[in-house]
Amino acid sequence: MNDSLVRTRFAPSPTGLLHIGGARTALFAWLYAKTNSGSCLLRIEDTDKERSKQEFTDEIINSFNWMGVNFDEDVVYQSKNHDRHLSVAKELLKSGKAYVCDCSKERLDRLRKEQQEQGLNPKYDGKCRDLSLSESDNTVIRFKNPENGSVIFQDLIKGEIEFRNEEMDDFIIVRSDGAPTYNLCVVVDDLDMQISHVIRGDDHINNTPKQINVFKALKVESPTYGHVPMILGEDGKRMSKRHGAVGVSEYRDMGILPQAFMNYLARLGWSLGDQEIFTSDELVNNFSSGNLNTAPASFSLDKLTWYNKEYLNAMEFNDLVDLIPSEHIKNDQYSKNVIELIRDRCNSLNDFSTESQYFYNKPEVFREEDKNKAIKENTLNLLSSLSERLSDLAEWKSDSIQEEIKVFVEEQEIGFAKIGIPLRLSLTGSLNSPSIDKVCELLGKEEVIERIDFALKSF
RNA sequence: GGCCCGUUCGUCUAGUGGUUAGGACAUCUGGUUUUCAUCCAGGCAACAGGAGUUCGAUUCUCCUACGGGCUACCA
Repeated sequence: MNDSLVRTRFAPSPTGLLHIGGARTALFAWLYAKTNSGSCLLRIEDTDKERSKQEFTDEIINSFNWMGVNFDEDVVYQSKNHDRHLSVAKELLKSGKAYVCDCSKERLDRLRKEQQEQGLNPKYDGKCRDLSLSESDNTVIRFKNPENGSVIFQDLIKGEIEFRNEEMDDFIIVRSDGAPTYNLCVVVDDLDMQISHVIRGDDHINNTPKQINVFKALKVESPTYGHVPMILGEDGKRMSKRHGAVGVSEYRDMGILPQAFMNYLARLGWSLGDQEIFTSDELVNNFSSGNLNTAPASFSLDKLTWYNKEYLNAMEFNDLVDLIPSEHIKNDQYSKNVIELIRDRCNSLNDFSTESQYFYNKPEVFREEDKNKAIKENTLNLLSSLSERLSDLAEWKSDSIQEEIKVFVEEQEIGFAKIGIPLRLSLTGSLNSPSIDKVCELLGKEEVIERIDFALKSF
């Protein structure tokens, strides 16, 4: 293979959201290309007209844009190569590497059933292999797979893999309706796109020898293959809807940062010593010197969340402000102060709106259990005295507020918690919040007094 | 059933023919914080099993078990 020109591709079917497993495979294909100064192309395998939808193609492309995986050159639509696929099939037919078969589906089903019952590998028995039938309405074209020997290839990830030709089928390359099939289309497209390295999920391992044989029949060199293990759900089972979000766009919508997402996905199966945090550039620069695991990996939302928090913490304040969805958070100073205050309490972009809501909406109802925790015998009197003290406070700054509360607590000979808890509940409607003095400062004196008054009535 | 791939803490992984088998997430315990979160310190926790090769195997080989994939006129 010409190592100086690395060209990889990712080839999804547009039949659903970009799956997290596919995104990871694509990321590896992309990183492999980039680390070798090569290109990575996107090919949409839309030949299944029934299931393929334009909206899914758009969604896939959007997801990659969001992730920061940028494909080179134009997107290739497999359906547009239909004629080319067919002409290669004819070529194969002409050169005797393929043949016309008129076996009925019924016969094939029966055959398969018998073979399975006998513990054999189900495969076409070659009835029409040497019949030289001519094409008609109900015929298909089958590839004439070699009968002896084996296909041996060096997998980039798994090492040497061998398949005996006798295990392989004379698989169909053109259906009776004239549509070329997957294993032919892939070969033709990879060839035409000059793909040097096919990096794909390891569910394709057993398609590989078939495809290599087609390359051989076409008398061209086959690409190098690398099979990435699949990604499993948290329970170690195959990823599915049951496991929560499987679509990349769902993670975006959850408030995950693309950098965190990419970093997490890369580290899921790939590693470089003990390093956990990698920028996109670091990934590109170090991918080849790292190590790709041969075993499937389980997805962990906990760890993704941890990455997200790391990136959130490291982010420049102004960049962060720009990213926060603006339900009620505006780009004004008050909101900036709010963001600053709640920043380290947030694991995702979306947390900012839930964590900040009491800065924008007065508490209206208090939960019984919270009231039970916060309100003791003398609480109401204490709260109301504190309210008076605060309203007389000259300087409305967190330091002076805290000082005032401390003095108050000492005078009353009570613990801080005795007044701190009900105060927090009054102001935020919750038992948890940032430092109460900081919350007071931000809310403003008038608002604080008002909220305490309201709480006094509701408690 | 057949073929193929895989197996280091709960999870992601590092690692070596001789290591106290390392790190990260999660978890637990302390400290900080009036609360929660953050932060800091510390703890628990793994080489699937069995043979063989070897002075010595987690590391090399084989077998078994378990898990996964594929087995279409889907891609």
